[in-house]
Amino acid sequence: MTKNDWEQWVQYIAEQYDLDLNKKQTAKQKQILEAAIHIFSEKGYSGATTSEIAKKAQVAEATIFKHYHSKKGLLLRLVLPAISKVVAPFVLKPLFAILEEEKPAEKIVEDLIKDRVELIEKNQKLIRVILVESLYHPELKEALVNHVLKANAPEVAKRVQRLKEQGIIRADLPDYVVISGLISTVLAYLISTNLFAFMGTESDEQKIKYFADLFINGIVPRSTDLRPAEREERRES
Amino acid sequence: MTKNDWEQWVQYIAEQYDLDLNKKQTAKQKQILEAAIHIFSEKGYSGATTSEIAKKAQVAEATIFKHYHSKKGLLLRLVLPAISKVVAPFVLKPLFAILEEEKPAEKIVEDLIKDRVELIEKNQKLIRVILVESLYHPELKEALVNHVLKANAPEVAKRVQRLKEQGIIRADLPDYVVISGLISTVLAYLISTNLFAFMGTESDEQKIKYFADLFINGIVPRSTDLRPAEREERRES
Amino acid sequence: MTKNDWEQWVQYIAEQYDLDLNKKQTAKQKQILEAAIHIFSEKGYSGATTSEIAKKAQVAEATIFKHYHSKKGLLLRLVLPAISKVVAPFVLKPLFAILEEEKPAEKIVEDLIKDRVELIEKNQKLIRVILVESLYHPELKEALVNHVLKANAPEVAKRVQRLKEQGIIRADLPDYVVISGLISTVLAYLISTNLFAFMGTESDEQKIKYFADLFINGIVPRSTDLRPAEREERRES
Amino acid sequence: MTKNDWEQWVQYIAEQYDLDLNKKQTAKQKQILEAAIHIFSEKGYSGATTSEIAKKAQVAEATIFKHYHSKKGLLLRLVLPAISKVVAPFVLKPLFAILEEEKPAEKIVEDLIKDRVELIEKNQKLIRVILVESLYHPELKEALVNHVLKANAPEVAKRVQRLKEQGIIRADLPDYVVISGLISTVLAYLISTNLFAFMGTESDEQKIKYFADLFINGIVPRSTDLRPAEREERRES
DNA sequence: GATGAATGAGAGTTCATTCAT
DNA sequence: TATGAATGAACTCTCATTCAT
Repeated sequence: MTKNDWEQWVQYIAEQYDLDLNKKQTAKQKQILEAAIHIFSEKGYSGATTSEIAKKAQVAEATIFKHYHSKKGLLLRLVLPAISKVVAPFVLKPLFAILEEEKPAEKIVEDLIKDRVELIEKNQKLIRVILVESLYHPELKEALVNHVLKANAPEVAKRVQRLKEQGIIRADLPDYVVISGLISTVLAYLISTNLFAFMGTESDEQKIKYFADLFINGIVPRSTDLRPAEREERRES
Repeated sequence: MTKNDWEQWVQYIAEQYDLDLNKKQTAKQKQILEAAIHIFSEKGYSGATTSEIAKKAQVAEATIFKHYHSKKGLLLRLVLPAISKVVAPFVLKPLFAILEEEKPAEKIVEDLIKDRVELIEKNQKLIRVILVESLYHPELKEALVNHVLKANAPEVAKRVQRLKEQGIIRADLPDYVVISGLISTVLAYLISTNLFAFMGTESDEQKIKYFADLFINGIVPRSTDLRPAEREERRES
Repeated sequence: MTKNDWEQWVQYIAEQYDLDLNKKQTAKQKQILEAAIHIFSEKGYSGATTSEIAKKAQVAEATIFKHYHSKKGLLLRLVLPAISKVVAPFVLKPLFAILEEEKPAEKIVEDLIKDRVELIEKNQKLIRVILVESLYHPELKEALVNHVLKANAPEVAKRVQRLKEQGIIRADLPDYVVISGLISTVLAYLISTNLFAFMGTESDEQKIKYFADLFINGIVPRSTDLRPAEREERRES
Repeated sequence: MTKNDWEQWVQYIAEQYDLDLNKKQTAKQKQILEAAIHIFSEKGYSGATTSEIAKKAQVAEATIFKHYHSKKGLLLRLVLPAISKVVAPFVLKPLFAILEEEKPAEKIVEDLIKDRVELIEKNQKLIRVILVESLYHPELKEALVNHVLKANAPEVAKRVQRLKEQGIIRADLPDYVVISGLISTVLAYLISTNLFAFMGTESDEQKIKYFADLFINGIVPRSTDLRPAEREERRES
């Protein structure tokens, strides 16, 4: 089973770094982890120093090493559970839930974007660390690609299939195009709020609606007789 | 003027790091720059060491410092001209050219994606370095946001306006949504080829067509009486 | 008196390290001492770590410090009683006993070697620790030279005198030559079994006889009329 | 061939520690090596610190690591050439030379002891380091036992054979007993001068004579008609 | 009596940088 | 111009030791 695969793999990596991912974290350890997220996301793993993390966490440097054995151990102790707990179940379950619901395409996509954006914004620092560091640490890249993406893609593809069959989305695009398109729509929103903040002044709510609309209806004008409401009717008939 | 703004700013930064961005690079210097791109992109700026770069470039470590004065100087000597020369003219000019041409939306978007993808693939390492390091070096982030994006956005927006007026693209979406959407369509393609490589087996050419199609027409089914060909007619009328 | 000297000195050192050398050792403490002997002998005092000793002894690191107060305290708690109990009485008494007995030189020397070799082999690790660490810890060196050697030398010298007077050993060699020669004969045996193991295949018993013979009769051939048996007669006449 | 064996082995170890044993040492490097010998012999390898060595050598700590890469590299850079150059040729050649000469046993043994003692005293610190550290570093132990002892033992044994055939030494003792005995005679001298210094007041010259005499003639009295001079005659007849 | 958690001090090692040649 | 040698500062990590429980 997929889940066991992932768990075994995490276990294996954790053992290599002598980490116990299940052990309850004491108050001080939580301070360390928080400080580490903060500083890793600000300076990158290599740019961060354990002494800085220790200072921010208000513990002695040695305490970090007592608990996590090495700087890399600390990184993994941050990132692996985040991938496990955040990316895997917490991430995918709501996604599936949303895809399951019976509602118009617009609403589905809007909900998806909103949901993902919230998730990203709540875990911004961690996600930045995971994405950037997976460029430099092959184990992390493997974790993401093989154990998260590959493992969950079939399940997602299944939902996409259903939507296609229901006529909610186009059947002539391959699954991966749909999925990549959805992901990139989330990215589009993030790009617009981060890089083009100087251009748009609408509420975030409204922005999300725009990007959902773009993803749903495309960039070219539609004939007026096919506004969303009508499609809705069509689908139901 | 925009361009002068940028150039002055680059000049200012270059001076701070005692760099002459115009001086012709000798063979050895080119070896150093190439080695640096390679290693910076593989390990990140902080994770790279000058000694490793020197070894790869087959020069003495001191040689690097003779030419670029500091590690950061080396980074900037790589990154600033890249932004100047690659991002600014080479990047934007073909983009403008494509947007200028009189051809159907599909073709325009396809050409845009193809053009950008080529650009990205040819300069992969450099782009990775620029993007990642701009997270950690405020000057770089400023360079990108203020001096590249902000400076060029109006020009791009102007073309978008024209396309809207011509009825080629929808007029009801704000410019920044269109632009972000376009960028993210390029990203969608890159995501699909890099992360979901295991799913799609089509040719790259075909993949690009799919993403262009998605961007153009959206994810929901269109009524059959509005297939691209027809829209084409409509627009012409 | 000699013995008191030594005891006072040990007492003084023990106090400095806050050790009670007489207190009965609990099971855990014995585990610690055994683990310490093992690891000190394998890695040397400086190379050993308290955490390693604790792990091998299956106690918490803090427990070691509860009992012995410091790493050096642990070393001394091992080494001082060993010198006291092993080196001093247990070592010298049988030696004196052997020297006291009325038997031919061969037998005396053989018995001496056998006795010492057994002692060394049984206490190998401890002896290694004592010898090596006395190179680096002046108190230990002092203990050995002043309180063991100097203190017991006169007594040994007295026995040597007697043997000389009895004509059992040559009278023309100074006492210290005889004593050093005897010690080095034991060493010769140890060297041969440890370093030249690949050369000799005889039984240990036989090897000891050879070294005793060498020590007794020397390396050059004796005239046949003076084989051991005859000397025996001579001496008795 | 023996010699190549050793050289290959040294080469292999040196490579593992990234050492170039042939490179000429600069003045600073010689200072470092000398300081290292001194401090390693005083405190043992583990007890010595690189910072202390650097201070004594009057160089920056980093300089040590530039040249020897690690503390262990420094140890090996000291010890391997010492074994190669000192132990192997310089040690064995004079030994062979002495064994080759045509002179009475007494003179041979005296010369051997004198020669070895000089060698040991001149290289005291280095020898102490080699012997003690070979207890803790398996590579060093292997170097000594397999590559020095085993490799040279046959050659030494050959000379011993010759001496036996010439009637200079007893034929009834195995070679390894003779060799171990000879080594331990040197040790006997060293023990007497180091540990029993308080007993003997003779000149070193005289002490050596005593130990040579003990080794040659043994500890029991000889019949007067077999004093050395006579044996000499005997042998010649 | 025993221990888990914590730590100050310092160890070995790396790194960007300088300088004489 | 190019470099080998050298280094101060900082970094990761270890160690003996303490203390609250």
